[in-house]
Amino acid sequence: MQADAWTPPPVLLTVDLVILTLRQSRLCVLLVERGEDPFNGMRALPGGFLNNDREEIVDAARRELHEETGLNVDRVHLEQLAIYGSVDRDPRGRVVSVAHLAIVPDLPEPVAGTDAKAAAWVPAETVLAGEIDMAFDHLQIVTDGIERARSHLEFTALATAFCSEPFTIAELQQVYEAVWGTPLDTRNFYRKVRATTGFVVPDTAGARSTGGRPARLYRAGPNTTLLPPLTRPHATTPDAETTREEPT
Amino acid sequence: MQADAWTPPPVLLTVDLVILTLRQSRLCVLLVERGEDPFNGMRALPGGFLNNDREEIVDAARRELHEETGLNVDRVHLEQLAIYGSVDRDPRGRVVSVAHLAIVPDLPEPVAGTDAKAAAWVPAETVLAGEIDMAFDHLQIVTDGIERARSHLEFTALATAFCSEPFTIAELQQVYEAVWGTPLDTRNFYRKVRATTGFVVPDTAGARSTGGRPARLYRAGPNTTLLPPLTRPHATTPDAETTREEPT
DNA sequence: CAAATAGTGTCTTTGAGACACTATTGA
DNA sequence: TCAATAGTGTCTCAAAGACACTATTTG
Repeated sequence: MQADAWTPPPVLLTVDLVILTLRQSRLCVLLVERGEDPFNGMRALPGGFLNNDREEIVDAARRELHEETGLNVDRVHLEQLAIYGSVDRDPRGRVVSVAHLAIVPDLPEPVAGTDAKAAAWVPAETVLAGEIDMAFDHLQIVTDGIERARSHLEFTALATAFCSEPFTIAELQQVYEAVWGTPLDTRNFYRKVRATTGFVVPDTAGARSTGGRPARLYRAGPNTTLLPPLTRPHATTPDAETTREEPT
Repeated sequence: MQADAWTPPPVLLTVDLVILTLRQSRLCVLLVERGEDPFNGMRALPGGFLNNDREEIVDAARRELHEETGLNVDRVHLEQLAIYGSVDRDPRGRVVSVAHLAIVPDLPEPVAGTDAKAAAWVPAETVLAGEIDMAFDHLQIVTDGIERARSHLEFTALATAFCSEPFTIAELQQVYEAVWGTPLDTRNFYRKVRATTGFVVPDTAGARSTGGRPARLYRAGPNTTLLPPLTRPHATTPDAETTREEPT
C-alpha cells in the first residue's frame, strides 16, 4: 500500500432503464433519440446522471421512469439489472451505468414524455436483430434486460406487471407468448396458472367479453415466486416442429 | 435539464468480493478484519477502491481476489453480483460498491494473504445467523451472494468451481449438500449428474478410494448451463419470505 | 469374512403437454 | 343457428424421488 496522499479515482454514475411493455401483443422497449454528442441522433435507453450526491440510485431510476412514462412509479416493477462500467464505454470519461429493468402495462399511445427528446416504443425483435443504431453499450444492456425478463417469467410473477388490473388469463398468456416468443397451449396454460398458488387471485368484478364466452378477471396474487415454476420450452432438441392441433 | 454549468456528482467506486469455498464439507466465506475506521475491528468482505480511472471493474475484482487467495485467478469463477450504493452506507461519503461472487476450490489451510489484515474462512451458517459483526452493508451482500450461489447450482455448472479437478461425483454432491443445506440421495444424484449432458466428463486417470469401492474421476464438462436443471428441494410452503430486497 | 463406499435397476408419483370435449357469449 | 373464445377432463410420456440391489475396494 502507498502513502496516505493517494485518493481513489472518482467516477460518474448514471442510471439507465430498460422499460418493457406489451403493445399489440408484441414486446417493446422504450428508446429515446439522443440530442447531443456523443452518439448524437442515435437511439439510447432513457437515463441520466444522479441529480446530486444525496440521491439514492433507485430514486434516480424512479425519477427517470416517471419522466419518460408519466406513470405513478410506486406501482410498477423496477429492479436493478447490472452495472456496466467499461473504461471505454463513454468517450466523455469514466461513466459507470447502473442498468435497471422496468415493466409497465400498455400505456396510452403517446409516450407522455415531459422531455423534449423523442421517445418511442420499439419492438424488442427489431432491437435484438441489431436493426437500430444504439448509443454506448445500450444494445448489450437491452439484450441482458430482455433475457432477465424471459427468465423471471419462469420463476416469478413478473408477467402480472405487464397487465393492467384486472386482467384475464388469456392476457397473461399473451405476455408469456410475446416475451418468450413461443406459442403456448391455452388450456394447459390456464390450468397451470390457476394451479400455481398465489400467482393470481379472482377479481370481484364480472367478466370481459371479446366475441366469445366472457373471461373471468384476475389480479396479481400475493406470491412473487412461482411454485412450481412455469417452465419455458427450452430448446433441448432442435425439434422446432410446431405441432398444430387439428381444426375441428 | 439545467444549464450547462451543472456537472454530475462524482462517486467513489469499490469492488467487494463474496468468496465462497467448501471446507470440511461446510460452505465458508472469506472475511477480513478491518484495521481502520470506519468499522475498525469489525469483519468485512475483501475489496477496495479502483486503483485508477483506467482500471476495469472486473480487473479490480481479479486483483483483490488474487491478493486475498493467492490463486491463479484465470481459473476461478468470478461474476458480478449487484451494486450497493445507498447514500448512507459509508460514513466517509458517497461510496458505491460493485459486489462480486467468486467460487474457489478448497485452499491449503492458511489464506495466503499478502496483506497484513487478518483473513479467515467463516462458515456461511455463522454469518447468515448474524453472529458476526459486519462492517457496512456487507451482511446483506453476503446473504445475496450465497442466495445467488444456491440458485446457480440449479441451473449452471457452478458446483464444479468448488472442486479441485479431478473430482468424484460424491465430492460434487457434497457441494450441493453444503450450499443448499439439504441431504440428497446419493444414487439419484449420481444418475442425474451423469444424465445431464456436458456437466461432467470422465477423467482419464483411474479412481480414488476412501475406504470403499474407488470412485471414478471427472472434470468439468463443456456446458455451463444445466439441461435439465438440477432442482433443489423447494420448501412447498407458499411464499411469505420472498421479500425480494433490492440492492441499494 | 464384514464394513464401507460406488454404482445400477426399477417402481411410484408427479407434472407437462396433447387434445377431445363442454360452456357461454355475440352476430 | 354458427363462430369464437373460455374453461374442463383425461390420456400419455418423461423426469424426480424412494429404495432394493449389485460391485469393488480396505481392514
